[in-house]
Amino acid sequence: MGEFAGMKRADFYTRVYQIVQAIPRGQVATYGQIAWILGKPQCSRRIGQALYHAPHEVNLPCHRVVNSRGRLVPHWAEQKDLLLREEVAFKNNGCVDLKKHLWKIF
DNA sequence: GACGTGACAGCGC
DNA sequence: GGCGCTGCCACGT
Repeated sequence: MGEFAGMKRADFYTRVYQIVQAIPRGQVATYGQIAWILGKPQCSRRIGQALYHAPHEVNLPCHRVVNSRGRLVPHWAEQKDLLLREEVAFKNNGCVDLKKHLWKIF
């Protein structure tokens, strides 16, 4: 079974999903933020992989996850519509306005 | 098991 | 975070 840092892959994925579920409507979180909450700030790239493999049943608000510069997921045009529906503001370059919508956990 | 890949971050400019 | 480069680390081949 694949493991890293003592955490099984399935557990890692589950924890990622739980955190994403907690992102409030109208706000966005970065991959680095989620990785930091998990106690593994170096594993931001694993977050994207976990979301990519997320089962449809869990119904995650994964459109609220963006990269550190506010960029959206490549090849997923629908993401912007979902965010616009939550009144999330975008900049001229197509990036989310993190100043207004970044999830403030503390 | 080496090698390329990727829904990334941080740092420098 | 505007852009480019390097470091990361699990995955599939």
